[in-house]
Amino acid sequence: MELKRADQIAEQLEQLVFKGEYADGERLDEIKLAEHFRVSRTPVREALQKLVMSGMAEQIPRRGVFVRQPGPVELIEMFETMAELEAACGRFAAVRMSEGGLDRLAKANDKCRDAVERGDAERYYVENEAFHQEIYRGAANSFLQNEALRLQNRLKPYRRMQLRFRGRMAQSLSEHEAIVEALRAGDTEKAANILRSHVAVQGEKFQQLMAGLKG
Amino acid sequence: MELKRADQIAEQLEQLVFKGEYADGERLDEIKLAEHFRVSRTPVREALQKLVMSGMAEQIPRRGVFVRQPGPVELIEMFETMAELEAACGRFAAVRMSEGGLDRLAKANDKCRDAVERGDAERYYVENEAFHQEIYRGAANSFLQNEALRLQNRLKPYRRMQLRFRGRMAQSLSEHEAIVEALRAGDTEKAANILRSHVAVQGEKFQQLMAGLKG
DNA sequence: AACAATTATCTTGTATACAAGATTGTTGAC
DNA sequence: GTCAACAATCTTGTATACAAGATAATTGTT
Repeated sequence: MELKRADQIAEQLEQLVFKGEYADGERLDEIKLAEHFRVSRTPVREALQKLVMSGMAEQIPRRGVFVRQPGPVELIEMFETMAELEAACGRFAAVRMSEGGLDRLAKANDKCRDAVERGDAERYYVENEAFHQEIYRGAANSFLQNEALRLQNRLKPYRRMQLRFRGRMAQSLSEHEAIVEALRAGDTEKAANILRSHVAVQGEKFQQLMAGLKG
Repeated sequence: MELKRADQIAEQLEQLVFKGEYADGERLDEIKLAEHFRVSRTPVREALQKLVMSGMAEQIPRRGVFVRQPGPVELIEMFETMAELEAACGRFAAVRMSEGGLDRLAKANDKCRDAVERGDAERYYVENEAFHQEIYRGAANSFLQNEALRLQNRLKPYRRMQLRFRGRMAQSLSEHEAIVEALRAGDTEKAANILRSHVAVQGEKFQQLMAGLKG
């Protein structure tokens, strides 16, 4: 099943906004975008609506749509929410995860460890994502899983930044170990708590996130 | 600032889907809807996209959009997720809620009690919603607040049903009292736990929800 | 009569044309 | 020179026209 042009444009625009190609408050000109993508305004408008719906842009009627890069406050809020979603996933996963799921999780964590040992931050970034997605899956709640995936996707660019900092990868990995253990033990509260603080932005991580915003 | 026609249509369509006017899997015909609303296909298409984004309909490329009424499984999943979101709000609210916020919460609960005493289920439904929204607000996290509001809105029709059952209103109210108390005391864990089980669908409530689905 | 293939029709997706509100620039009055 | 009102232009929102894929129907063959 082929994607329609509007969806392709939406994805590309999403990437552009993620990359910081557009400054906060910048207007997304339908006509310019239409020319750029060599299409009419119609698919561009559909794509813009998608961006608006996903919160990456704001629409002011009869004025246009403007990109909405999250500021420090909103970023913290999103990470806070992500932490709670992950805690919720962990809570369920501790009770519901199958033996196979636990195996997949362990395997995913092995790949994370591998990346750390090689000092490959880029690879850790990818494998870490997969690790967390196994937990979402383990919650055995498709709706919650989708919500978690949605927010994970939006926070993607900022997670990436944090890994650049010295010692972060190793610490993250050691937290993973504790998470796997708690899930294997079926300890709901422990799993939820570790995951919450694993994802939450506190102390050191706060400075790192803020530092990343300027670069 | 005036709404555009497409948004009005989106809202009306949303209401129609909520009311169960459309069966699950039914196709939303662009042309028929355009005729019905006395408008061209363009605003209808925009409205349909909104429905798809909010999860109330599914789009199959080159086939059309079809309404997606949640089945029992998805409903349970949504309630589970809602419970976790509310627990998260409670967790934050216990620490962050201002004196003014606590007052508003108490006032909202007074109105709930009033509705119970009058046996006015419809009014309780409204005031209960406001009560919970005060908690979302009290979490002092706009992003989380919006997520909670979004899901609360989607679950609206099903919450309404549950209140029809004998004793449910009184029990709900007594749980409210405990919630207010925990928040006032700043007891994060207690607030989170009570809210979770207050919202979650377990035991009796499960049967009630299922019963409501058939009517 | 049943099945396959081709054609007709219908529906979505995209392009273009038009309408209406918003912004900006100019002109005129004080 | 400044402010206000009007006009010109630009941009969004809606309507219509066209293109392409999907479904249904009809016809031909076995």
